[in-house]
Amino acid sequence: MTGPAKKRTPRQRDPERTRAQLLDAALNEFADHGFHGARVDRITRAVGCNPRLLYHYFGSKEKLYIAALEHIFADIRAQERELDLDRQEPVQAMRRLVEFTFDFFDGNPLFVKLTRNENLLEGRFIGQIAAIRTSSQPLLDAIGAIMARGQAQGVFGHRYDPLQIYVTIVALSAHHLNNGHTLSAIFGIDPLSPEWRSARRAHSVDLVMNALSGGDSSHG
Amino acid sequence: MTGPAKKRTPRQRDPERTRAQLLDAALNEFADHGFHGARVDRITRAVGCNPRLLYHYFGSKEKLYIAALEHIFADIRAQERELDLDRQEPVQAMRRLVEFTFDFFDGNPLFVKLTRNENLLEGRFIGQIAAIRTSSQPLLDAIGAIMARGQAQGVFGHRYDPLQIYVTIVALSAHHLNNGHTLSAIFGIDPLSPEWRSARRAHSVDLVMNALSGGDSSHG
DNA sequence: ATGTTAATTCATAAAATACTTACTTAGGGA
DNA sequence: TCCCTAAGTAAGTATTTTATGAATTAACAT
Repeated sequence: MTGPAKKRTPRQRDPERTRAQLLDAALNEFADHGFHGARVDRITRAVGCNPRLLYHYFGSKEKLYIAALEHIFADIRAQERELDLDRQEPVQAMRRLVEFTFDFFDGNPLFVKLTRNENLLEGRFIGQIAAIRTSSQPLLDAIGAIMARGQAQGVFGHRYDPLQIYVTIVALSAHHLNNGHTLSAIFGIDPLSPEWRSARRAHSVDLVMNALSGGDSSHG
Repeated sequence: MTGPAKKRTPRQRDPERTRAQLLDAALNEFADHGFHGARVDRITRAVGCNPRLLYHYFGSKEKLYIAALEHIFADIRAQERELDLDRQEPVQAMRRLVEFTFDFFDGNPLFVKLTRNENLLEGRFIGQIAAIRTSSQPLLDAIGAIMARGQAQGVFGHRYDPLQIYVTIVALSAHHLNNGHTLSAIFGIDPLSPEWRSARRAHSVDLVMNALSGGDSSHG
């Protein structure tokens, strides 16, 4: 009895639910088709509400897109706070950073897809997102501190610019997700399968740890 | 005498040039806006020809997109053949591979952008491209051979799956190009500036070489 | 109850956009 | 020269898609 029959059963009034449903449907629609490929009609049909409601709550397709982007970035920031690197030994902390970052992208396909589309649009809207403005400096400082401690202890022979190494970790974690279909076509593999992702995770950790630990550490 | 000066001068007939111009304009339009964001009208206006000609030469927007994709991938394959790794020493060969790959992405923004869009479309068309089918196995074999030789010579302490290391090199080379605008918004840098690209290049080379050379090579 | 607010529906405007029909004309070969 | 083919033009149309004005009705405080 819950499913909406062909007959127009009046929609139960619940503004918060409706708004949330629209935002959720929009998130998926924009992720799957990009801004230009997304259809407001599909969004409202997915929710099962009248098209007019989308404009009632969000004003326009563009504002809805911005709201979706904002929503997912706020989500991201919340997850980021769970990472605590300062209390651990350098090797352990670095490994945890790579694993955390990898798992983050692996577990947030909507974020990956929306980000990709936003870059396709040349960042038209990302500047307007409030959650973005939160400084990322603490994370970079933490990374720098880990590398410094590691070098002092003699466990890290190489040191890199914190931002570069972080971009590297993100690149290792996200490239196969961002480019799964072209990689698949070119190499005949499936980078989106659980097996490949798992192998990729191990490789990423190994590579970063090896890149840090080598060098003239024996003379430290 | 035939009409007012307003009348446009008829386009000079040159089918090959017209076709090439349309393809070139399409390449840029699809790169800048993606398939859904691209406008056939903008393409024909960029060329300065009648919209009907686009359909005369390519049939549809979709076929034009596929033609553009095919064109750029053929271009890619041609460039790839310039890379010769077999004749060099392992360390030198590996460095050259990283530099070549980095410079390739750095120098082919259209390829980067079209690939990003194709992944957004979940690879709807890439399977139809002939140039893709060319085997990438020789490249992977070459990489495997380099690592084997390097390990035999004692210059490489670590070894990785050839495909994984290649995906890694591509990731290091392309991530900041694919995600320039979001990285810019989050970290307040400009990953697309010449300075940043140059720093990124050095970092990528260092990281890969260090990741390979470390390990139990102490016996020299 | 009752009046107010706003959530929801209905009907449709308005614009954008991919594509077409029908025509004109250049240019090369028979 | 003449005629045929294909390059190019002019002027649409059909459809999709975003968006809106105005009516309707549920929820809620008083």
